[in-house]
Amino acid sequence: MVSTISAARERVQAAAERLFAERGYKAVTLRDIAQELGIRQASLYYHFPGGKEELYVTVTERGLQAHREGLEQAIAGAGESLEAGLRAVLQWFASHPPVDLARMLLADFPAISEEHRKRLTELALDCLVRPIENFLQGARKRGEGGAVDTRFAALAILSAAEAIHANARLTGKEPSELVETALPVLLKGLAGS
Amino acid sequence: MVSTISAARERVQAAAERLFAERGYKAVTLRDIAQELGIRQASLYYHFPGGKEELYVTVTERGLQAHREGLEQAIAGAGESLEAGLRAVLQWFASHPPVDLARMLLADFPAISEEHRKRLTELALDCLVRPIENFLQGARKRGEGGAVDTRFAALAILSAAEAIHANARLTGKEPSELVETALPVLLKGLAGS
DNA sequence: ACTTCTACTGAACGGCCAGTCACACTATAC
DNA sequence: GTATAGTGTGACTGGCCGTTCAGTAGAAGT
Repeated sequence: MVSTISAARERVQAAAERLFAERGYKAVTLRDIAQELGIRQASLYYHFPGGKEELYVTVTERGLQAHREGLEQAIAGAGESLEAGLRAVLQWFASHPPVDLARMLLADFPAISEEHRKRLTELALDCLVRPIENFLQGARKRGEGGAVDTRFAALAILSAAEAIHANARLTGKEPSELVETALPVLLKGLAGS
Repeated sequence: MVSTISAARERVQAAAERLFAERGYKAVTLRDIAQELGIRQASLYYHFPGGKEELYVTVTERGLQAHREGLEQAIAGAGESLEAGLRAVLQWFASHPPVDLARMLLADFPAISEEHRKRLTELALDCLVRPIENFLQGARKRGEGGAVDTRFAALAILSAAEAIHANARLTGKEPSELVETALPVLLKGLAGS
């Protein structure tokens, strides 16, 4: 089976994706997911015979790949400048639920089987870090951006995206507003221009 | 009782602090903590009659306050410049286990009682964000630093510290080395000088 | 000598969890 | 009208969880 396009299965995935992203693997029970959908927990096994882990792996994979595609399109559609690309990346993350990469790597992935863990770990780097790193390297080739470590810079941008969400929760502002607050800090640094 | 200075209790706290910080509240069981100490799980209730939650709240509180003191001393001992203070802050975080603030706020705290949750939430901001914010405001008054939003900048620095740990895990380098990689990015931004 | 305190144990409790399975209810297809 | 496939249910199991509690062994106090 390549991919069943059942509407019911799709609904299960959507609910699971939201809950897992919010609370993490261990803190979400199958009963939580079922309740959200108005069905019994046993029914989830019809759509995902592999149980909780299969469900988690499926939606996490899908979510990560959606981030890769979204990031690549956002960057591609943003024009040439470092600032425009960076704004597009931050706007992408600001308009989606926060991705807690540290929690994934430290808490969620260790709770699943090793083969799944390894695949998801690689995928996470591939989908979240690499698109940003590629963008930064491209910008440097075009003469923009200093001689910073692009790997660290990519992780810093990811972290800044999480800082935007944290700040939004603390202040009640919209994440997308805060992108314009974050941009000058990332571009020109704390020392200002 | 103000504070029992039992060595055994201290050992329990140390083990619990390490495990909770690594994996989060839900993912750590009392049996994990007891095993680490070579004792039975029931024995933990001798030192912490309040059970898992009391243990978690106690060590989290202690850990947060240690961060506040460490940060304030690091900043105070670093000299006047923005760069020196920032280096001290990053070095402090680099030489301690990573603090996953997002996981705390989103996954750990919602699992404990509301009164504890509220107190720990305030404490987390007070111990992690505020010292950095105060430092940035002081630097600005002395004429250093641009007109950036200090609340966001403080969260960005915290996030950068987590990015340092993430990078260390990915590359195998020591976190304290990576501080010098992170500093120019934070000070001068991605655009370079 | 006895009591008291500290540190810990073993066994059990109820509760929630993931997972299993036989069964029921639709619809549409033949 | 009957077969068939998609979707969901109720009742259950075994296991791990946090928690409780009576009990113990040794050290310290009196």
